[in-house]
Amino acid sequence: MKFAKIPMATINRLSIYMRTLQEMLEEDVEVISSERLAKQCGVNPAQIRKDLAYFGEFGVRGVGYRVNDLVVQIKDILGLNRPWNLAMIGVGNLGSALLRHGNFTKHGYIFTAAFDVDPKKVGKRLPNGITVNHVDELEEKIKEKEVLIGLITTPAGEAQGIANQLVLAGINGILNFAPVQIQVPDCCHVENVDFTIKLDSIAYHLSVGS
Amino acid sequence: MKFAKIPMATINRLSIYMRTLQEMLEEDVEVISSERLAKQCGVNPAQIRKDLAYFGEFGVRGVGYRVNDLVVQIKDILGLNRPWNLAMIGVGNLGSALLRHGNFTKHGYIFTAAFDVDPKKVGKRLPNGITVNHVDELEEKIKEKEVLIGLITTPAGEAQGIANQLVLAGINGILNFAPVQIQVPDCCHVENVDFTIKLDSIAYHLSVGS
DNA sequence: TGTTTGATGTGAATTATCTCACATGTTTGT
DNA sequence: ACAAACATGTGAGATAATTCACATCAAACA
Repeated sequence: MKFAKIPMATINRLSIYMRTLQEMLEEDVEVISSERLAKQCGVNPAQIRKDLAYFGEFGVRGVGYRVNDLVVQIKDILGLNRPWNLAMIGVGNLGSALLRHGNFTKHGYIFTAAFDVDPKKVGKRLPNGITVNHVDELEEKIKEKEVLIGLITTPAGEAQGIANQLVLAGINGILNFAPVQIQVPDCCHVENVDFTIKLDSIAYHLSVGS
Repeated sequence: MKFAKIPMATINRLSIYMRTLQEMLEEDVEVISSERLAKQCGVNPAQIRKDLAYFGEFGVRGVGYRVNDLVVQIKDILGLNRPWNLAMIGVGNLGSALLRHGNFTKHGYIFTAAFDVDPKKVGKRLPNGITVNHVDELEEKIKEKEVLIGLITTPAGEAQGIANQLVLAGINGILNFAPVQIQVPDCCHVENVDFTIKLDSIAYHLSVGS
């Protein structure tokens, strides 16, 4: 292990390794080689070893990696050894589907607040027990509920304004589902999810025929 | 322009450029420089010019790019100058939210089929006019409705099986929302959407404090 | 205890991607 | 018609990421 700048791609792959390893745990696999994990994840074995080498030595030479240990180590690396409170801003089709989506909870992400501007939605109690607040209460509730990451599922036009409010409320992680590029100060980390961009990529590949 | 292998990253950026340009069109911007577009998209100006240079010369020196023309050109490059029929497999929370999500239609992607195994859902008519079919009819309906890309929103356990069926039905583009790595032959192009991986990335950045 | 087998960890080579810097071509203004 | 201003297109250089190849260590077994 050495001290170096970690490639962004490495971080994303660590998540993928972790998920694959967790599946394997459920199938009672105790030890795994980089070769087998690589095949499962669709990457090069050396890639996995390099990725892990940024953070330490987690394997046993001649043997492989203990699956359970490696999951714990990766969680440590990513900061997932504790819960992360989320807020959903925008309780429309997508927002409410995500609020009900079990996959977040499974990985330690907990919705503790939800916001909308629609009077018909404000005050409604959601299946997970939280109540929809008006966006006017954003800052107050975000601090009260100790939210650390905001998910934006508003229409495109509202997204930037919401992002500004989130930053003012002290949030510095945003997952943006709105189809616009939002601008934030450096202290805030934004990740975008745009399904149609992925579709464009598929369309391209089908068009050029590879 | 020269003949070269196109970086995957370039293709993804082209989508982003296109969306930004489309926004600008709505604000009646007619001509734009790589510098301004770059700032809006959060990339380097030279990057944009290089990306476009893979495919031709679309700008006017000393002037910039005609917004409308460039949108058309990028659509041509990506193969978006025609509609793409989609099928949704899995009409749960996420699936039905996406089926109602206007953003697909806006970019020329049209759902022409939807599938589920739940008898309560099969036969139901969706807001966009299509009827939910049973997964048993997958191959037949996919051919009938001329579907080219499949979206998987089933539970993780079912995803691989569905992917296999899609490939058998002649599909070679899949957008996978299930949180598993699915394996397909080379003829098929898979893109994965996993929100929790993006969250992991945010969590990492907040943890290490950058 | 020595040897063989197996899989990690990592420096070096390779490949891919991004950025710079400037020549090139357009337009505007005098 | 000429010069100044401007922004593209691109070769060359810099940077980053991936893969190779092998030294290194652990376990199994004779």
